[in-house]
Amino acid sequence: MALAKESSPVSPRSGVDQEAEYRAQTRLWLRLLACATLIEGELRRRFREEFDFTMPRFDVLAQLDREPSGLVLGELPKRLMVSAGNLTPIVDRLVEDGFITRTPSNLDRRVQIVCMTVEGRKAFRRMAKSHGSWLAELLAGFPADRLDALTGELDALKGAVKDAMQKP
Amino acid sequence: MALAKESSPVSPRSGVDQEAEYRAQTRLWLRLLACATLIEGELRRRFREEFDFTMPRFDVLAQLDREPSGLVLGELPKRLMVSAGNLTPIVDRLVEDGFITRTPSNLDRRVQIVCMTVEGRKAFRRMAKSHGSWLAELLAGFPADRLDALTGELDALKGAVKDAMQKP
DNA sequence: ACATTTTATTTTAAGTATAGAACATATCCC
DNA sequence: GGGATATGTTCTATACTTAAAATAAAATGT
Repeated sequence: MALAKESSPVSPRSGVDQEAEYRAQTRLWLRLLACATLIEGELRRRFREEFDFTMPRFDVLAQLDREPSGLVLGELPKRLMVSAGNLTPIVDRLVEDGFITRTPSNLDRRVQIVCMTVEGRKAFRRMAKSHGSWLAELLAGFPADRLDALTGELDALKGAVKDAMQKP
Repeated sequence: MALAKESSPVSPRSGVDQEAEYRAQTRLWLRLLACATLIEGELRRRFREEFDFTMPRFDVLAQLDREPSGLVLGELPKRLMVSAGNLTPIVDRLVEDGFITRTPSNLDRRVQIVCMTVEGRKAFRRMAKSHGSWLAELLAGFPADRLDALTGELDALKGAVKDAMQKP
């Protein structure tokens, strides 16, 4: 029988392979995090410099841009994967700046409906265009014919992680 | 000549292909960000619940664990890709809690040297073990024989982005 | 030697993040 | 109807993040 660093009654893998898999998983996670941090930091910096705008605020506008009739406020935390309390000051500021409106629903006075204004939509389009070209600039060095394959692998990864999180 | 939404005197690609590449790049970025956010959020939640500890603090300990003789404070921001000012309160708290020490250098009184304590090292090992198993749990559903290939692609991506950021 | 510049670190201001408590309003069940 | 419960939103406390200004010490140039 092969050497095993740890007894592993459940898994059929040997301890050595298990350790190797651990390392491969850690490497993957560190690379993933490094890529995301690198790109996100650069995009944030440019948003700030060019438009004096932040990414969370842009993300809110991006969601509302797809919903001409507005969105129930409670829908935003779900779509953006952030906590609800977090959105209050962000929405506050977007209203203050005139990019969106927030009106209570007549049917359920707990509910708020947020909707982009004309100026908000105009500002969003301008920023979205820049966002796209910045991304293209940053990813230009990566072969175009491997983009979809990588996206597919990340999709598989995302699915696997979601499953793992939902099960227990 | 094919229909082109925008004139593109530099690129040999047609407007249509260019648009398709834009979309593929955006898809990739959104997937990458979703994966990183998903995993990071779960790891952070567990750190908090199990150890009442945060990831930035863990990251600092992880760097110091590799340096038995300590590290110049200024080296941390570079390795962790965060701003220097950000680290001051984090290091403060780690010192307060007895996980690390911070001592001014005798040769250059501007320089601070940070070093993990025995208790800090012990706490780090315990947390690192959990961190590894959490990651293994989250990534268990992703085929082990595709880990390295995905890591390699992300390496290529990271290199491409770094090049794009350094050039201009 | 002394003024200038560079380097290391901390402080400050604004914004973002979470968790959890608090509040208001609806809905359910009797 | 009226009390228990559920839901949508905001508030509070704590922590992290960046950029930019402030501080302090060292290195450099004349």
